[in-house]
Amino acid sequence: MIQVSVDGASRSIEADQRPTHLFSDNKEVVVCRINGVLKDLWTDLQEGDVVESILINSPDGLFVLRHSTAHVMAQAVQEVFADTKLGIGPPIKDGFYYDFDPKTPFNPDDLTKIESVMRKIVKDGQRFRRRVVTEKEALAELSHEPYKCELIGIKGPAGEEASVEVGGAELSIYDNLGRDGNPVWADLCRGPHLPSTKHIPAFKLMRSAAAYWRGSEKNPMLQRIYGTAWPSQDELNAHLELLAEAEKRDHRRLGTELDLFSFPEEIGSGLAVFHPKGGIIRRAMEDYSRKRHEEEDYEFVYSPHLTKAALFEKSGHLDWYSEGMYPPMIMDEELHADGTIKKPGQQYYMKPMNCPFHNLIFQARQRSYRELPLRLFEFGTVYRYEKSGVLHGITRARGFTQDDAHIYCTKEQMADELDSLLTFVLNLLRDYGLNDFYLELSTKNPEKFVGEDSDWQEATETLRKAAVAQKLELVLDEGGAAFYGPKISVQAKDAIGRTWQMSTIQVDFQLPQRFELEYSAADGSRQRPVMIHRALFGSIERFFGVLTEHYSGAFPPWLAPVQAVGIPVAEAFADYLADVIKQMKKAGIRAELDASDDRMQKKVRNAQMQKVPFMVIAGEEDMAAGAVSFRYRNGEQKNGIPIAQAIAEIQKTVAERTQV
RNA sequence: GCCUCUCUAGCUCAGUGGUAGAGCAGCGCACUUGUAAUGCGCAGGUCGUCAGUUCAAUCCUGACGGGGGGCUCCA
Repeated sequence: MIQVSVDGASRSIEADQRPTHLFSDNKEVVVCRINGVLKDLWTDLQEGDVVESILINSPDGLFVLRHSTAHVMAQAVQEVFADTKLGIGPPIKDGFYYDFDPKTPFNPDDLTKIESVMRKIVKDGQRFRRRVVTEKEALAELSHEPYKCELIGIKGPAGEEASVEVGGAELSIYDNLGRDGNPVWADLCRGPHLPSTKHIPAFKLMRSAAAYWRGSEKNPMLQRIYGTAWPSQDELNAHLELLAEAEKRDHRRLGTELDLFSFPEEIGSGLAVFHPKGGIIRRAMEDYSRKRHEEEDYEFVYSPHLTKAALFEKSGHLDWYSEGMYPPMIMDEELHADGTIKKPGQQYYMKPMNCPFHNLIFQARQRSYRELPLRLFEFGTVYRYEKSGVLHGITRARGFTQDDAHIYCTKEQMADELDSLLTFVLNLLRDYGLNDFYLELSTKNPEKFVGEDSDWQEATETLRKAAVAQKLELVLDEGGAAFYGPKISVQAKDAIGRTWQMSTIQVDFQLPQRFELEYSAADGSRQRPVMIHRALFGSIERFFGVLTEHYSGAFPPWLAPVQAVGIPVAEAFADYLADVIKQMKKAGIRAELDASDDRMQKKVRNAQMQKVPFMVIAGEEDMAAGAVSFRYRNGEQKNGIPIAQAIAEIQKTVAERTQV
């Protein structure tokens, strides 16, 4: 008999009792902590051990569930495709993946096959048995698994991507034991695992894709299969529904359905055109942003989309950003008959950033400290040659417009400026309907930076203070800053909980130097200003896409392309309603009359699918009363509203930017 | 950029080695009095582009282009 502590209670148990016996009455317990370390339920117990049960639906439990499911998948893959080599297979958010090197890449039918073999393995109830091995034994046993052998070679304290395979003090192999107790499959793994495969309640393979071995472009491509695993079928279903919901509100789909924008092939990938309805939304977004920037004392500037190379040589972009730029256009070059250059041409580039132009505006004349902070704002359209594989609708494009501003201020003004800027940013985002934020502070990368340590420290500290003052969660992105200065970014969560990086606020130590920016201080000396880059939407297109998904296309009235659509109950009331719509238009409401031959039910359906916030309906009763009826997008209705009151209600929601 | 899947009418998608179909949208006509699809008819595609294989290609192969999912990167 030995004494152990089980979930806080001291117990004396037989020495051969294991946690799986102690918790046998609760099927939800799938793993445990022994003396604070996550362990299998089959682990031998020692005198004095402190054992805590871990439920399957806890973060640790889910981690183990998903990791074990990844193992089952690997086993199934090797059963179906015997020659497949194993990479790594960690748990991730909502699921897991496993990387394989198969003879031929997987196709969707293969996933179905693999999944059905997995179900068989789960039904089999194979036990996961841990076995500690030496490096030599592991290399011998896994000689046919080159990737695993490589991992054994790099086994270290915290090899991150390899941490579920190796890592920790010892190497271990997990055997899957069949019904007869004999091993049927084995994998190098640190563990821990579920007691047996039958503890996997619900899973599904999602997709196959490629991934570089150990995440580097230089390494070979492996085939990755993603899956998801949950403590119950209901939770799996809920997860699948969430994915379906995300797909329904995908801005690329809604962009077509609501006729907002498109990507004509003739223009090129990543280059969008906005249709009239998308144009209205975009203009409403820009107009409000412009108004708020005016109130915050920004000055509006414009700059061309093209520039000679000299500007980006001066800014340094051609040194460190040329890969992200479209290649130059060469103008006025003259050649000899043999093709050699007689007169070199002038190189012009599309601009990937606006800052150098704003610096030239700053420099256009002598600046005084009295002008600072000087805030130059531009809806600046930039072009970046993004790798084709990263393009994603309007949120990741090759041509886009930043709501870009550069603030030039004194060192002493920096703290106040950053503080008020952050408040401005967050309030503006809230005005657009986003309410759930956290902040990320990216600090110096000690390997790659320009500027003085003391400046970095001061700027980082100032950013941190500004962030803390917002009382939002602050995440540290250690070493994540660009080489020219620290930054804060605002991460916003949308209506279904996804996180988007929105605004960035970045201190720059490099450009003021490269451009030799100066102002005259009160004492007559020349001083270098501090430069702050900031974009609130990031890009208008991206923000447009995020809002589209956030609202699922049902924009609040102030952004909706059509705010009200008039639907007569029958043709006889069309004239009456036409007059009402006319009054609404006169009152500044984007209203239309549906005068088509469709029946009213069909018109309601059309307006519903176009997600129009106000359906203005009129029939006999309304006409007699000089009123209209509203139908809202949620199906609710309000009848007999006097015309003036109806107009006032719409105007109010628009003015207050509320959702209906 | 890399891996993989994919491209048929404006949209969503069937389909076949012998040059094509549906629903919705569009157009026309008729119909239509209370909150998510009235009926009938018409029109619409050199099946992404270019090559190759074949007696014959939308279908098979290749290259290129567009799109999706990932990796890597990022506003």
